[in-house]
Amino acid sequence: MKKRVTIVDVAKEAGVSPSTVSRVLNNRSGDLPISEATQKKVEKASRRLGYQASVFASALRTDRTDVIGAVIRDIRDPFLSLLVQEIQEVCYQAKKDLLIGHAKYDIQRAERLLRLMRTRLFDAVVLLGDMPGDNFIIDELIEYGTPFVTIARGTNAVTPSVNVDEKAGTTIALEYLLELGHRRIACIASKALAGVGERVEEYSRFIKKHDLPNYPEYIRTTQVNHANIYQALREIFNAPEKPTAIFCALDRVAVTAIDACRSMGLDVPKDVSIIGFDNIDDSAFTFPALTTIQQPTELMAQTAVNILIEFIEADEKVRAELKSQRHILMPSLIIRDSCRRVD
Amino acid sequence: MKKRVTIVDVAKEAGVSPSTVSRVLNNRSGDLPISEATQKKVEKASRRLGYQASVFASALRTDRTDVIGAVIRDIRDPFLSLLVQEIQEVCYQAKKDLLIGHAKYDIQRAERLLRLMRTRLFDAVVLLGDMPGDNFIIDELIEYGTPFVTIARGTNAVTPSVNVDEKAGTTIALEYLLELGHRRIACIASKALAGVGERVEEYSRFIKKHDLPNYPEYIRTTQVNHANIYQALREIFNAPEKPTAIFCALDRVAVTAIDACRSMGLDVPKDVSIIGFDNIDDSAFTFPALTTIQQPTELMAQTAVNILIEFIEADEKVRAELKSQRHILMPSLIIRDSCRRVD
DNA sequence: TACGCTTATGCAAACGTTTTCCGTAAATGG
DNA sequence: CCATTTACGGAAAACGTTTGCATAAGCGTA
Repeated sequence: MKKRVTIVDVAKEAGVSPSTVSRVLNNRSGDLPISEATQKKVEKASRRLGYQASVFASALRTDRTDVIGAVIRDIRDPFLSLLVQEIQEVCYQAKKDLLIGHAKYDIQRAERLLRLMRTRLFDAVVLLGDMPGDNFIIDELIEYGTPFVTIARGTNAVTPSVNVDEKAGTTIALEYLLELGHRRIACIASKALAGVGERVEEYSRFIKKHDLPNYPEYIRTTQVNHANIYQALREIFNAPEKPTAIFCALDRVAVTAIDACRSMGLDVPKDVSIIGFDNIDDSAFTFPALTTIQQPTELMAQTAVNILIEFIEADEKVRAELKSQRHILMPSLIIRDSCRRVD
Repeated sequence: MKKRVTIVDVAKEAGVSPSTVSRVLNNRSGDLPISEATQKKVEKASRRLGYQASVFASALRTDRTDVIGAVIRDIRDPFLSLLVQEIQEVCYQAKKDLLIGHAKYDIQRAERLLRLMRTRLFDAVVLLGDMPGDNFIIDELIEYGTPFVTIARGTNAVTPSVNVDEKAGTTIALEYLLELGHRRIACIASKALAGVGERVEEYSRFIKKHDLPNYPEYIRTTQVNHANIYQALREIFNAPEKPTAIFCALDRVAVTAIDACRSMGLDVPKDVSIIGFDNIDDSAFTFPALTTIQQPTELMAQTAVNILIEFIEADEKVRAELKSQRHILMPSLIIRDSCRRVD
C-alpha cells in the first residue's frame, strides 16, 4: 500500500516548485508563461509518479470538484433511470463526473443527501422526479447557492427545469385514438406525482372538450403491479359501456396492463387498444409492442446539463438570468402494435 | 445567497475556540473533557447559524468522508439496482452516504470513476457486477489502499467479495425440475458474465451427471430482448426432442421467455415449464408468476457493508486479515406458477 | 505554602492544493 | 551601455478542518 503522492513529490522529482507543477497540470500557461522544457519535465514526473491531485485539497481552494450530483427519486423507475443514464452520458462528454444519490421516495434520505450538496461536494445538482413534500430541498439549494436544475418534475416549476410537454403528449395520444375511431377511452394512472398528474388532468379536459363518454369507472389510479392493474381493468370494464381503448399515463402501467388484459382473456389490440406514455425500454418488447408517447430523453439530458454547465461557469449576474430557464420539450408518437382502428 | 458559515463563525458566536467547537460537534469529549455548559453553548450557536462542516476540509485533515461509493455495471439491470438499493439501505442505517457511479458497461467510464476513488472521495467502494476487462480497477484499488468489496462478481474472486452460491442455486433449480418429472431441460443465458457463466457451467455438469438428454440446441446464449429470445426458443424447439422445461440463467430472460412463449402459442407451464434465477421484482408479476431462485439480497448487502465498515475502522494489521473475507451465500427456491409436474 | 493532579480550554501546526505577489535573468529599445 | 520590458519561476498565504501539546484554574494533600 502506497503513500499518497502529493504535488510536492512531483515538484521534487521534476526539480521545480509546487506552484509550477500546479500551473502546468492545470494549463495555467495563459496566466503565466512556462517554458516548453519545464512543461515536459513536470508532465513526465507526474506521469512517472502516477500523481493525482487530491479532490479535497483543490476543492477546498477552488470550490470546484468537477462532479455533478444527481438526486433520483427512485433508481428503479425505468424512465428515471433511462434519463439518468442519458445525463451521465452528456456529463461524460463534458468531462464531468456524475454521482447518483438515491432518495428512494424518502424525504429523510433526500435530506441526508443535502449535507453533501450544502458542502459543495457537487458543482451542481440535477433533481430527477418529484416526491411529495420535497420542496425544502429546492429551498435549501437556493439558499446555499448551489446551481441546480430539475427534470421530470412537472411543467409549472419556478426554478430552472426541463420537462416534456405533458399536456401536448396527452393530447397527441388521445387524438391518435380518436383518429382510429375510438370514443370510449379509459385512463389508468399511478399515484399522482407532478408529471403524471398533469397527464390525467389533461385527459379529463380532453374527454370533456370532445364530449366523449366519461363514466367515473373510466378513470383509475392505482399502484403498478399485476394484481392492482388487473383490478383496475375489471372496474373499468364494469362501466355501463366497455371502453375500446385505454390511455395509460405511464408505460409501466401500460406494460402491466397488456399482460393483465391477456390474463383476463382479452386480446390487445383486438378487444382493447392500449397506449402508453414515456417510451421506456420495455415498451418495445411487450407483445404486442406498445404504442406510446416518447419523451425526448436525450435532448432533455443535453438541455439539463447545458444549463448546469453554464451555471457553473457563470458569474453572479448571468446566473440571475439563468435562473429563469424553463424548458418544455415536445414529445412524439411512437406507433407500434397495441392500438388498432375501430369502427 | 449566503456566505459559507465556517467553524470560526460558530466559535465566535459561542465565544469559544474553533478547537472546542470541533470537539463538541464530533463528540470528542471522550478524548478530552468538555463542560456541559460549553457543549450547550456550542450546539446552540451551531444550530443558530446552520453550520455544516466542509467535507473537503475535514476529509483533508482526517482522510474520512463518511461516504461510500458504489460502482455499478449497469444501473438499469433490475437485479443490480435491487442490490444497490439494499446496500443504500444498510448504509443509511449506518449513517454513511452512498453515492453511485454508473459504469454503463464501459471500461473508460469506469476508469474515470477511479479518479474519485484514488483521491479517497469514498471511504470505501463496492463494485457491483463484473465487466469484461475491468480487473484493472481492482488492481488500482489495492494499490492505493482503498477498502473495497465486490458483489455479484463470481464466486472465484480472490479479494473481499460477496456472492450467492451460483452452483448451489443452479442445482436447486434443476433438482426441482427433476422432481417434477422433467428430463428434457434446456437452458437460455445472456452473454456470459461471471455469475451467469457459473450457472451455465453448472447446468452442463448437472445434465451430464444425471445423464439427461443434451442436444446442442438445448443451450442458447443470447441478448435479452423479445426477438432474440423468441429466436432462441425456436432453435430449442427444433431439437430432435422438444424440451419440457427451460432453465433461464437470469430472471430477465425468463420474464421475456414467458412472454415469447405465449406469442408462439405455447402455454406456460402447460406446454413448457420455465424457471428463472435472481428473483427480480418483475418475476412476481409475470403471468404466470415466475418460479425462480432467490438471491438473499438483503443479507448480501448487509454482509458487504459490514465488511466495508470493519475495513474503514480497522488499522493496518486487522485489515490484512479482512482481505481474505469471501462470502458465498445460499439462495433459495421460490415456487410460483411457471413450472408444473410432468409425467 | 508548595506541590502534584485533575479538569477544561486554547494555540498552532498540518492536511494538499491554488494563486497572488514578488524576484531574477534575459532580452529589447533608445 | 543603461533602462525597461518580458519571460520564467518561487515563496507564502489561504481554503476550513482536526488534534497534539501547552496551559490555566481549581483542589486536595503533604
